[in-house]
Amino acid sequence: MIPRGITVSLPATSLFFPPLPSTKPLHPLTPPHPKKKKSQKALSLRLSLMASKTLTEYERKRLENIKRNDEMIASLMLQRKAADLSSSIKRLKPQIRPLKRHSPEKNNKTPVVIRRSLRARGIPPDAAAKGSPPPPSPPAPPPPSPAKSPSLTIREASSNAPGKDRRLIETVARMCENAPLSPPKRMSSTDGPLDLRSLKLEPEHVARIISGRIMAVQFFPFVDRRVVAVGGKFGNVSFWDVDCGLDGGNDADDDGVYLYGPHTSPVSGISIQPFSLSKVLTSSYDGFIRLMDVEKETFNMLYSGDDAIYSLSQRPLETNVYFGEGQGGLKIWDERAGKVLSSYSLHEKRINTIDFSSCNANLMATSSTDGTACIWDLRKISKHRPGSLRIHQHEKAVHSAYFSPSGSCLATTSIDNRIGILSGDNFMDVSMIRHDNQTGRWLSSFRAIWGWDDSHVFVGNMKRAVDVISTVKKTTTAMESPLMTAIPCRFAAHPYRHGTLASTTSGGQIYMWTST
DNA sequence: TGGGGTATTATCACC
DNA sequence: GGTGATCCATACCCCA
Repeated sequence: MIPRGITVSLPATSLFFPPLPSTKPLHPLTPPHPKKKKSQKALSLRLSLMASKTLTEYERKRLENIKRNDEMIASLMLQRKAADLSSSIKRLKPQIRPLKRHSPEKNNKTPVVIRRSLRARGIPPDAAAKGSPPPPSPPAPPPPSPAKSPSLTIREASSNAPGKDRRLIETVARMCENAPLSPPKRMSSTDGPLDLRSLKLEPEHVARIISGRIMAVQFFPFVDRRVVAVGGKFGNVSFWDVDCGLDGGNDADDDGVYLYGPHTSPVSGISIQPFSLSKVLTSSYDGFIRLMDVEKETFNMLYSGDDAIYSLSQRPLETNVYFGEGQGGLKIWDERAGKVLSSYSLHEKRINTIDFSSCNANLMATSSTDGTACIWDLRKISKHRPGSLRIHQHEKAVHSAYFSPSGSCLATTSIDNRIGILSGDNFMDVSMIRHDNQTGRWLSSFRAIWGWDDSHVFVGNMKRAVDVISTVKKTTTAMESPLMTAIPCRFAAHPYRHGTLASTTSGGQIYMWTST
């Protein structure tokens, strides 16, 4: 039985090509053209519990972080009191450093339509379920003008009503308290396979939360809450707390959407580490990497360069930042030292994605407009002769290369209308799947992401659907909904809630599919 | 061979 | 429902 609001195209079409013989030697190989708060009581309880067993690296890092956060909060309480005191002074004299606000003209022309739930707007869900698109929300103020100032407070970057930011800050703080001491668990065989037909799109899970094209999307790794972060074309970053209604006491204006403008150019990447939930990293074509620290209430600059940053990632259990800069460059930013640790030229053209294997954090996958997806062993990578472990050649630009949840497979997406599934020893078994990836100029390129196990990848469909490719059955199935009125381009899978999938469009919408 | 020009594509605001 | 504007991607063609 197919749930309401979803149409599944059956029978599925087998579109797999036979595995291709690899034409590239395994190793060593050089790329084609290398130039390229918690109370003290609770904390001590947690520590004593942890002392009773051997700590894993992950747990150790989490405890360190909690400890650091507590110290920080203690100091912040003092700072807050000082700030309260000085605020009365600020009202009497002008700001010493006024925030530069120079929003692009087009931003004023295209005001963001802040999401209002159907319930809040007094519209019965049935109306939307019948296929009629949600009525346009009243125009909201234009997105915040991004500032080039290295130091920026959350309030300065915010375009939310005064006081609204506090809700997001409090939510994140609460989630940090309940953060698990284990990393996201991938689906085990005992969980059983996810029934894709159980995925459905409800009217309250459709929202337009940003103006313009969504370039990047990421879930906060919260166990009990669905909060998604998106980065937009105008340098804006928006958060959607889908479960904000669970808190109770919220007024009708609390739509769970929080909008900020930390960048001046498109946001290319978002990274949130599970052991450091209050820190959100964003990268942009403006050459900046910003760190949104929810506890410090800042949006400070971490790194700035002359070249555009096209991709951003972090290794599991590590605070260093890996980012793709300029034409094929990869840099590693040492967060503790506050400087660039290493710089490599890995590709001929821009690096579109960087990803790390969950089973071996030394394995890094990159995808590039130069037509290749490469797997690198970070232990063997050198500045002068960066040699990749594996090169997967496409005919045209490659827009993503992501490791599967187990780390044993890699999915690549290229505008040559193929999706590659690499598996087996040294990723030498290759299946090429035909898929229309011609998004053109006005849409973000498609990037196939893995679901919650190694059996499915999700990718956009030019007919306003989500294509689900089974790597086992070698079939492609389209998930459709009348609520989906635009083409989904970029996706994120909730790390803890299996079956919760965020799909985003070039019109600023999010469609959040959920499993019942 | 490299740089410049152009075609392609979807979405949204406005009429 | 039609139309114009968008313009931060890419491939391809042509010409110097």
